[in-house]
Amino acid sequence: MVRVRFAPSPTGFLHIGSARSALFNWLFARHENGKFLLRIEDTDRARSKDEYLNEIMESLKWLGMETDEELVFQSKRLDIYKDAADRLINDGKAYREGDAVRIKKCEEKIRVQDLSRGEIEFDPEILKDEVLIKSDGTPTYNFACVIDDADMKITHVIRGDDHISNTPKQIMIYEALGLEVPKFAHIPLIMGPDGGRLSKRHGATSIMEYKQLGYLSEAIVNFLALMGWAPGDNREILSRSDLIKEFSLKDVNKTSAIFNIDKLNWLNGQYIKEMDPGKLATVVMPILQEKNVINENFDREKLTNLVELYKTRVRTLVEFPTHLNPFYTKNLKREEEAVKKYLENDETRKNLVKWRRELSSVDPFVKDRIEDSCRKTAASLGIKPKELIHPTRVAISGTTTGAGLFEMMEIMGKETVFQRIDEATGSGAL
RNA sequence: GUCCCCAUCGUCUAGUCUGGCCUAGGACACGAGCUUUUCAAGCUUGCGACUGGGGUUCAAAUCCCCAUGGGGACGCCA
Repeated sequence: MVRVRFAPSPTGFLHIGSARSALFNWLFARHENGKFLLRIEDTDRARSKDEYLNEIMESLKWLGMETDEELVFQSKRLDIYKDAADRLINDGKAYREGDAVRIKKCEEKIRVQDLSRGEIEFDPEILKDEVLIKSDGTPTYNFACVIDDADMKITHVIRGDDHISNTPKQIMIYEALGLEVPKFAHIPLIMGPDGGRLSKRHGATSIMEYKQLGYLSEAIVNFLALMGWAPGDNREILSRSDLIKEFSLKDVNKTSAIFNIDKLNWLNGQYIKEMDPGKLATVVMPILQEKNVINENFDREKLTNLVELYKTRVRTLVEFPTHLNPFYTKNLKREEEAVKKYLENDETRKNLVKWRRELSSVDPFVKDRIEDSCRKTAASLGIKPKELIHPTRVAISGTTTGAGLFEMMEIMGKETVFQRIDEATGSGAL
């Protein structure tokens, strides 16, 4: 039975890089029908905070990586580490140095069979008598890590390749303790656009920030999986279940990947476009409420129609409020440039007034009927339909870009459309 | 400095293990076009890479060595 773990320390938010490590562990566990466990490495009491722990848990939940067993907290296991250290001292494999405990280094060459990289060899000279227990009684990272992985019966340690050099130290501890050494797989780190370690100066780094910025968790998961791994058949869009089905540690790249926000944006747009409109409306709703575009009383059907209309035009959820605002506001603001370009010509305004008059007999006020009316009116005026379409779009939405005019008019409704055409042409009702 | 890892388009990658099917495939981004009611989306298309040098071989992106470049680790942090 495969058992893997993700072991964050609650000294910061869950960032992109750690999330990717967690994801690879989770994918491997699910692919192998194994268990995915979580261990909180909170031995650094000063830097560990509940706030961070909560955020990490929330992030993992949002990403859909559910854990299979109870959380393990290192801070609750301090006695266990001390006992293990005492055992080593009794066996003559470790010694005290003041209040601290050090292991006696091993003399043989250490070989690691890395599941993604093959054999890695370490010269024993790099080893020294590593500290196991610090003077304050808490264990060092490498010691606690080994004890816990053994207790949790972890079969595969999948972690960032910045841990490669910890591996020989940990193997030395496993062997001193007479414990079975798990399999290791080191995965490359994610870099910033400048090739250096991904950090805040490259933009958002925490998972929750991405949620805040309007990304879908499916898109983030898909994107993260594609950083350092590929299914091998040119597919780019893979659901969680596709990923679980195809994931394999030996296909994980050895090279570090540079975080490419353009591709994330594209992927997110793809997911938004393919999402069920009802579901999309549900996730967009709170964002609209937050921006005061809608309040508690809103027409669910209208919202669903609107997200459907704009879903190919956005790459992140937070772009919806700007697009949808004209359909809800009582007080439409029109872009100066747009007005200047399409609504300042007297002839145009007269034509709009005429069309508006024709429109009053259009019933039901639906896109096909509106279009029909538009084309007929344009023909009778001897102008092209677009000479009515563009000015009207500005009149009702305030901008030159956006969805198809007739769909917009249908959703907006006759009353609002008329009111805005009147506003824009300076003519009162009739 | 020492040790470890890595090296295909600007970026993410397929191909490398098991040399020939690779005049190196796909995706993002960018350019052009189609469509057209603007903007998107979609479709077609263009641009664009095997780090360098030595081997091995009939044949190398693929195997070996060296160089160079990038990354990581060298804590009583995790």
